[in-house]
Amino acid sequence: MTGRVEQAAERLKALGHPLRLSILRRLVQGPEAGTPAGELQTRLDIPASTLSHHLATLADAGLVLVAREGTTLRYRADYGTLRALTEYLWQDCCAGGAADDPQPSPCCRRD
Amino acid sequence: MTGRVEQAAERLKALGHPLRLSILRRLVQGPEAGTPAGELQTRLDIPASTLSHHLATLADAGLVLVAREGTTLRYRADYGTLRALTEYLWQDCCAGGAADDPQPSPCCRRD
DNA sequence: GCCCTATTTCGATAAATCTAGAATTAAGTC
DNA sequence: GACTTAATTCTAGATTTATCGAAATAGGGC
Repeated sequence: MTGRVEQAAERLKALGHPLRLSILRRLVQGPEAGTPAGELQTRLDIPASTLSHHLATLADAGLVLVAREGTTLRYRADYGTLRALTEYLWQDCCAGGAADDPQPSPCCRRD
Repeated sequence: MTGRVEQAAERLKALGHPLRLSILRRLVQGPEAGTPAGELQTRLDIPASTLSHHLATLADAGLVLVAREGTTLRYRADYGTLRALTEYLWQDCCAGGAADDPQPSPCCRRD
């Protein structure tokens, strides 16, 4: 019985670490099929166990997906969750909270 | 010399707590002039010291502003910061990261 | 000045998080 | 089976966070 606020908070918390935010950015910029953990480790230059810990945090929060390909694990961003989180943040925290005051999402505004 | 990623992470982390996210939502829904800390305390039914701690966290992150009015302190959301954070999250994590990359993000696909 | 209310700061404790080396699992190859 | 590579899980120590009662501060009134 995890409420909407609790779930959003968990996801925001998962994003609230420089390393994890950097990881996510790399995944977003990487190929759609996913980025191998080893490649992330090389790029970020951190111990494998540390990286694995952060990847698990992101995965537990539902922000990234993982798929095995032989001996390598490919991680990729879960855009559905990310989009939902961003829109939640926008609507409930930036746009006055009221659902009857629909403001366009940041992605749709071209100013 | 706090980088962009670090600052965003700090703010996301500040939002990554159910109580703080609830506080912010109340501020957003409350009057523009701000909501007294005491009112938040009554509504959320938590000790004043606990509330004060979380308000300080939000204020340190630049997500809320405070103004004294007699003996009461009125807190209000800082929409500038909130909007910047949401847009950062959208552009860098949902929309492929590169600002010079005009490709539509997977987030915007309505399928 | 002395109160009263509103809120923060202090202090202490419990719990969670971060980091990373060492050991382990998983999958493939010979 | 033995070996190699990829990545995770185990384990432990250091740091940070969360909670909240008690004490302190700030700003009025009387």
